[in-house]
Amino acid sequence: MPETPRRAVGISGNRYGNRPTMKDVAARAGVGLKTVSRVVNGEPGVTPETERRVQEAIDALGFRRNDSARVLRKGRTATVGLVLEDLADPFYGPLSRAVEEVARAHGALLINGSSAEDPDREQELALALCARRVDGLVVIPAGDDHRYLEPEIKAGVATVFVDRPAGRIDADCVLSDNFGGAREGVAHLVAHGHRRIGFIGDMPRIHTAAERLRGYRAAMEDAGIAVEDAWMSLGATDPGRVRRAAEEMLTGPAPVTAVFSGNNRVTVTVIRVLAEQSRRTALVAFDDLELADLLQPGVTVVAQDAAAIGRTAADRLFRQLDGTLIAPERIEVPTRLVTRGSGELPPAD
Amino acid sequence: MPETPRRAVGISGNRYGNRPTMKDVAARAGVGLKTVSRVVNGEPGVTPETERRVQEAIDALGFRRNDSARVLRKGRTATVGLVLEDLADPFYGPLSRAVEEVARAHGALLINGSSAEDPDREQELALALCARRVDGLVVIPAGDDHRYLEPEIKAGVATVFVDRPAGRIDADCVLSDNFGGAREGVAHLVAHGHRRIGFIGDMPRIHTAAERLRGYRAAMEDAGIAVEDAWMSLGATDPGRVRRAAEEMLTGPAPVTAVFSGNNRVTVTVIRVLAEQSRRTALVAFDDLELADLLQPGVTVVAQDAAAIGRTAADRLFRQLDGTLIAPERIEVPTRLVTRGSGELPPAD
DNA sequence: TAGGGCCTGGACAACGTTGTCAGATGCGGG
DNA sequence: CCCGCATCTGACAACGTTGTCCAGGCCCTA
Repeated sequence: MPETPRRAVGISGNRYGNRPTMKDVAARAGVGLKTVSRVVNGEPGVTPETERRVQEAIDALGFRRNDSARVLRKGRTATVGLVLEDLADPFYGPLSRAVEEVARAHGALLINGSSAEDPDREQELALALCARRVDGLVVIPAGDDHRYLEPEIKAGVATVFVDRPAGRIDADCVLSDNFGGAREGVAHLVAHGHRRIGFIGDMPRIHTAAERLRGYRAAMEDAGIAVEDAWMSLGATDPGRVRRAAEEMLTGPAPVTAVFSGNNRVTVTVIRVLAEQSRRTALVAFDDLELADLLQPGVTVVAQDAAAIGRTAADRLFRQLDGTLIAPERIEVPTRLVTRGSGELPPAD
Repeated sequence: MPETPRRAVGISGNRYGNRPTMKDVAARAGVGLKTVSRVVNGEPGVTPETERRVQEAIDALGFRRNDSARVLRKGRTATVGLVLEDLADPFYGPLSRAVEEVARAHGALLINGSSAEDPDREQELALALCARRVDGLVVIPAGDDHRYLEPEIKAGVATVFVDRPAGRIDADCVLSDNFGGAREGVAHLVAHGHRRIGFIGDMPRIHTAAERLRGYRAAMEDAGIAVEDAWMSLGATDPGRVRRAAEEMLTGPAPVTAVFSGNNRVTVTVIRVLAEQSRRTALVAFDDLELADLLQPGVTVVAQDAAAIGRTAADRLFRQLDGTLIAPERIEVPTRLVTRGSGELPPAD
């Protein structure tokens, strides 16, 4: 028997491309609407015989429950939103995947959105997600004012900020120990005899960049080294800018003998520049990179565990939804110094 | 005036944490429901004075439209789904981001889901997305039978398969030229004097792995080389398996003098193994890697453009939704051989 | 001043589902 | 033989929005 083409003559008016609804299933099975609902949701109170009839109708019609309607009725979407900077950045892939896994364990799906480091876009995205009534929101802030989320949080949207703290509101945060990590990394260079150490980082308005710079300054101060302005360069992470910054530091009468790179985007360019130099310059980088151990020399890094951060954040999100969590907290995830060679080079002069 | 706490005594019954609805806004502004709807959607036919009153009420109550209800009414969710293998894989991050950008240009959001290369999970995910009535679906297949999507496609869900073709249904596909790319890569090794060339790839049931193997065989045949079984190893991409495979090929009386790596996960392990060997073995790898140019020697790769693939797929998706597209097509995106040194090493014996 | 057209605003139904509640059915015991 | 109870089933309202349609008021013209 050829399947009946439901895509009728053009009348119908049923959107969703003429999809069958529970009503259609009910009619076909000769039962009430609610009975279909019960079967679909595996609720008790349906005779096997009835269930069989309903199931048959479902299969015959190719029915699939419309979760939009369900959501409207139930009030929970089983969806969480993740606003990050750029999914193409290798730091965020694993983070997103970790959030997804936790969500999956709670039966929820994940909507990803990239803010491209633009505060307006972050807000637009976060609010669009709220309009869809996501149950929770994980935000990697681009902006520094998140009061726009206050009504949403009050209305019950679980919210966790990651990688950078929330601005001007009190909320859960999961952060790396940026300050401590950078300090440790720079101290490592100092311990190997360096005094003129450069710092190349992201834009200073970004919290992580500022914290890592602070860590750099602290380590230098610990060592009793007066930092010169020419040793520090903060700005966009595009290769051109980073390249110029690195080249400037490496030339002149008193070039730096070591560089601390504040971010994985910066690192890849710095490595390229250093590879071109005749003099060997030491390097410690914030964030691990794939293959970093295979370069000559291996790149010493301050590693963050993106997956652990994502997992922690998502856990907290769902605990907020459970009601297990009361007060917002700031959680710091430790970093780990991984020595591979580039950080152990002695000063070249 | 302190804002009225709508989180009332526990009665109310309003889910969504007591959110105000258009009805509340209408009551407060002293207008009809539809007028609020008009204001919210920027529809014409509202006097500036009325609009002001409504806007005031919206702000005062912190109203935000419930898109779940909107979706139910309108039949379009402005959401697309992307089922991929693993967002943590550096190949998929850029791909996902590209899909997201195109979706964003069409006012849509993106739900990502990882199948972890498990066909059942792929199906579960894809169908869950359909239940949410995504407008379209981009699928990177894990399984090889996609008939389960037939009713959905018939019901109007735009669908594009990426990276691997759809199984047993006729649908749009966007693929890399896996066969041609691998053939070119292996031919490159042959051209540099190699005859005993190994192939290490992903599980053979995966289309890309099979195609790349086919490309390998073709190139070998072109060169009149009889391939020995010991030169080929297909299987999981976990480091242990790959390491054993590589080490086997590289030992014995007639070890391979060059390796073709069929996938980026495989490549990182192969590079590690080769780096440990005393003998220099040539390498060409399918898929580019960050920093591949900085290794010693630089890794010669057959590069795929993940972003272009994602963009192409998403474009087609929205053209399906426009109705611009009629017949399913299979689009092949060319690969590009990038020579960096590892592929140009001569045979070591 | 009456009539007609235009503009604004609002009542109402509908989208597809689930929760509530009451009705129907069957069975066993008094 | 009838009643009561347990089990199964279905009618109906509600979720929050948007599309349809009509009412009323205004202005302009004859």
